[in-house]
Amino acid sequence: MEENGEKRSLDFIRTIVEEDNESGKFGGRVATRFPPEPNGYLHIGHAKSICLNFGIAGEYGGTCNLRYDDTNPAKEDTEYVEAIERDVRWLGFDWDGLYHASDYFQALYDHAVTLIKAGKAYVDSLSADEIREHRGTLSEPGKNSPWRDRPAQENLDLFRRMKEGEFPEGAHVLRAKIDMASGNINMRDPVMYRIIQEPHYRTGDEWHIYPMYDYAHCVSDSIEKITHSLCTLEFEDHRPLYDWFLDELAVYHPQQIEFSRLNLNYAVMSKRRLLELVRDGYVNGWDDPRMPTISGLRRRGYTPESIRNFCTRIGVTKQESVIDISLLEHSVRDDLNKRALRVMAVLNPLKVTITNYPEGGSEELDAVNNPEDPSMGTRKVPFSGQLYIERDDFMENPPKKFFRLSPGVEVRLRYAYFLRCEGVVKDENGEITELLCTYDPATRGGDAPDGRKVKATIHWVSAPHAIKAEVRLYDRLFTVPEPGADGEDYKEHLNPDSLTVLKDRPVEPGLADAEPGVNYQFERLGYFTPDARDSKKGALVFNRTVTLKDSWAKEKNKP
RNA sequence: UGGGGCAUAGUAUAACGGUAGUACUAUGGACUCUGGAUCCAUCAGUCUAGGUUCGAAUCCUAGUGCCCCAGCCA
Repeated sequence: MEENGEKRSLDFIRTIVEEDNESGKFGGRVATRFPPEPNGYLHIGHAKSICLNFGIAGEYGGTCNLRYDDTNPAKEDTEYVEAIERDVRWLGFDWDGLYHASDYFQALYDHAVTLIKAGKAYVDSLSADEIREHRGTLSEPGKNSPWRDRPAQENLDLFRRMKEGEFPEGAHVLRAKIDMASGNINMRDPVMYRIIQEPHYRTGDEWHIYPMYDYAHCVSDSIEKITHSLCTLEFEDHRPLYDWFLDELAVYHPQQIEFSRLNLNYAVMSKRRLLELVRDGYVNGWDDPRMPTISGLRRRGYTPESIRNFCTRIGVTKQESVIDISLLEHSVRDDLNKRALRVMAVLNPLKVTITNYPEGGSEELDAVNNPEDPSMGTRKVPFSGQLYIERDDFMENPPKKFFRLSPGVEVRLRYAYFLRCEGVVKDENGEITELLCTYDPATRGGDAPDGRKVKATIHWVSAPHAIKAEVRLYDRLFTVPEPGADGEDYKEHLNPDSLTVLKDRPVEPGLADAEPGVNYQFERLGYFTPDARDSKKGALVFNRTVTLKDSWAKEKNKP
């Protein structure tokens, strides 16, 4: 485990892979797969699995297949298939083989026949309720089905007729004959096939029986010559069954390894809940920017790199854990800081009139596109005597540590001039409607020739030049770290303020051509990106990806 | 009370019998034409009790706590 004299720290799965490569267990071969069921959109938890499976394949010169676990026609749909492929690609991965469990329906059927002939599987004609009753409980053994010793010929005949569609759903199932007294409930004669009279999105009405996960998955892995079959912890109990099928069939045998799934606080991650949020309109679709789905994060402005980096940071173990959402946010900020174009926009505008600026005059000033990356160049930003600044950047009676604009105080307008507030205009309610200020022409570009300093730099947009945009601010979808944790309905914890829509906000005119897929930093505010669905030329819509860290906000909230 | 698994700062994650380290968070400071970024510092941890050993997060024993499993879902 030493490379270039430096110790590498491998996660437990990579450690196993390296050991297997050394011992020659799989002939030095590494083959993984990412096996989603096309019954929903991929989320950040899937990203962990994707990064793990594709990552390991890449690191060890192996292969990684994308395989749909499409064994339940009642739940699956091509819409999901397309979304899954788009999301995996967008994350930056490409699969070696693209397969479906449904590609293997015939092979699976043939293998089932083999097990029946060997007396290792039988057709059970008990009802679902009766099977449950016979299964026993966690602490009591189950009872054998009266059909358990049906002759092989009869099993074969029944199984064939199940396939042909002769029976209604629930009439029969095919079960593995293992051990009804096993402490592991998965081994109490698990169902291998059930009758489903519904067309499959790929195989149509060719089949009337469909294999269960436990049977289909291990055989699919075997067919694809997977070496390391990585899955989440809840399948640990299923491993003996995974092994049993492959051993009984005497076929190629991958190794199943389980790791803990990703949990994020202030979010829900189960497909059931995500589907419910979408279906019942709590959010606007699977790609709503508040959703922890890959498509939602993409629309929100997250980059593939930031998600991959996040997945690296969280690691891979068998410990149940809840990752702090702030780590995800840190990952985007870290990435966007390096790549986002800096621009100026004002979300909560306050009008400023510069009383000593030439009437009706304007000029263009140079602004840096990204101080972290000089190669991104500079741009011209129009300036005039009529500006918008952020309302939060002015206080008439500032507290001690407030460094921004206030009466008599001088601040710098970013890339422009020093500005001093000389007067405050209010309406009949006492609300501030406008600031009357003066500027120092000698400070053009932002530096004073006499060397005097200001405590703050604020952003601005020239009012006559500004274009207007809609800005959508997102906050966490839930108000508590673990929604629904105390047995309450997680929907009780939905954050009513998770979306704030701001209309007609002034932004600098250079943004007129902003296209989705480009990340901007609105200086001093946060990272924003045009909404891929709703933003149009002339009707811009920006999504806030994440705020900038704001130490004044903290200071402000101190008691 | 059947079976399977997991316990290291607030949250994650390293250390594989030899100085408990890293990241995020929080706090304080330096710097700054973003109160951003960057840099520095601080707070803070081996589930418990025994044992083995010169030495234990690591090995042994006994406890404790938490998670998963009784779909014809995956």
